Amino acid sequence: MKNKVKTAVTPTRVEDYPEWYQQVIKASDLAERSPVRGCMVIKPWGYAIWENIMDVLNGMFKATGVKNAYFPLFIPLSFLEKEAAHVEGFAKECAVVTHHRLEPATDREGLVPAGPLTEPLVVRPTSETIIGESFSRWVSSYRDLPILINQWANVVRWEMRTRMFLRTSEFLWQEGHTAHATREEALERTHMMLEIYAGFAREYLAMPVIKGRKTPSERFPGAEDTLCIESMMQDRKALQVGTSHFLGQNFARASQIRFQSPQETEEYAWTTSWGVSTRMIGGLIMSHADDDGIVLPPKIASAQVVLMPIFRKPDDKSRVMEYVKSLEKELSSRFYHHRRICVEVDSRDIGGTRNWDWIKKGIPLRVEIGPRDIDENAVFVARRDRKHNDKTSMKREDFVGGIVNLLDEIQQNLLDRAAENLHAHSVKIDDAASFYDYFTPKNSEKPEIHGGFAHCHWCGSAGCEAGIKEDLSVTIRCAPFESEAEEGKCIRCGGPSHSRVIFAKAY
RNA sequence: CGGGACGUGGCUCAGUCUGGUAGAGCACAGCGUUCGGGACGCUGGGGUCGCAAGUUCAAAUCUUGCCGUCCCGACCA
Repeated sequence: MKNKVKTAVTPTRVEDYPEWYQQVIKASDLAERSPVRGCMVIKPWGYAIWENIMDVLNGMFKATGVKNAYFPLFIPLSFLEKEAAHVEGFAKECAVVTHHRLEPATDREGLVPAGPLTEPLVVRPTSETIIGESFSRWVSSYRDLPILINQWANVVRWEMRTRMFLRTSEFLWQEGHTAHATREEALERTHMMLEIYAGFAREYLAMPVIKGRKTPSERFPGAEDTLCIESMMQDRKALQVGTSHFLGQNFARASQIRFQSPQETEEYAWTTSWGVSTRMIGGLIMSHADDDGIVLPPKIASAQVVLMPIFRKPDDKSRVMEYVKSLEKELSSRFYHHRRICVEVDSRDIGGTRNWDWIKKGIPLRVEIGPRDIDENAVFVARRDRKHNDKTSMKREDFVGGIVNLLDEIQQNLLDRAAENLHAHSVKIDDAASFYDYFTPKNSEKPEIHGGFAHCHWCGSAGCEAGIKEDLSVTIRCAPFESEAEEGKCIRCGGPSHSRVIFAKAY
């Protein structure tokens, strides 16, 4: 251990990936655990990322005609019961409100629930049913369609096992709900939103994703078809980053969303729903963070640059601060991909700790400014995608003028690295022995990072899918759209297959 | 809900076996010296030892119950 490089986060990814993940969140000040089981407090540095995600996606959604609205947190139990598959999928994880009042307890100190509700209310695990009820009243003619609605909300799913950002009992998300006159139009919308998610993940989160279709067993409860984008984390596990569902007429029937067609017949509408959640932030961490903390892609970063004034003598302070203030103003007035550059100024005199704080927080650019720089009208710049001591002096005007390019370069670099990870650990496997070998860690006690995305043939039977899951905890992430037709034999049973699907361990 | 580990200042932990009334390092605050750097010295603040019962003259330490956290499974964005 004597030559071991000191890292800001311990353990490192290689040493203990799950623990590393927790420590990165702590070190980067994104979030903390809450007193409520399975819930989290998203701190300002983490919430700013979510705000940026909301900002960009809102623009993308609205450009396709989607409007935002808000529906109730509470859903009458009877609504949830309307769609059979939906109930079955969500019943186990619903939080239920049964009372509307608290009273002093008679047998002890404290309060007890009183005033039972005539009908229990479910805290929304998703909003198809209650939005469907509204849609049913909003639609009577084909002229009322399509309805294109999105809401930003919190939802609750009572999970057995939680992980910060990746799976919490309460999480923040966006859920889009649309209703259409035709199957084709609803299908088109389902694909359109998946494309938006894929583009967003790639261009903003610097996460390369694979677009594909879920198998029936992984489908959204009540959906006719579920499309998804899957990304590979640094431990080679898959993370579902977003989903888009074609709901057919299932929910329209359940919620009575009917309309009169041009031919004067009564029809059920065709609906879709699609969402991404704060889970994306977990994906961001596991895609880009290193052993010194998180690494934020500039386009979605809480802030793009921190200015750190350095003064050795007291009389340096005023001229350094003046220079820093003017630089802050100059940078803040510039735009980076339609948003103002967000600048932090950290003038705490706490030595190297200050620098490492910002490394751990993953800010793309760290700029040191001292008397020497001012004399040369320069700045001293470090990039988060390079080593911590790799710093270069730049002329102030070059830095200010070139900051957009510099940020773009970092953004691109992160995407390239993530893409490299994806490609390096994607393989085609055609025999069962290799498949089992690929997904079996050498150290079963404490599994090392292993596996990846295995592109294999699958006969389409749920039995083969379940068998593999049983044996290896490996699931079919999706049938990728880009997977071309190819004859082959199922990796498990040898039965005929016409294209490959992706097997992987998943979050 | 099963299997394992663990709950002691903000963090990491020692102390628990062999009960005697709470410690270290880091972090925090003040002062000074440093400093393009994860610095150093001095001084100081902060803990009913997860909760509750029990045993005892005495419990962080022993007993029982409960709660919570993390890891591994089953369930899921």
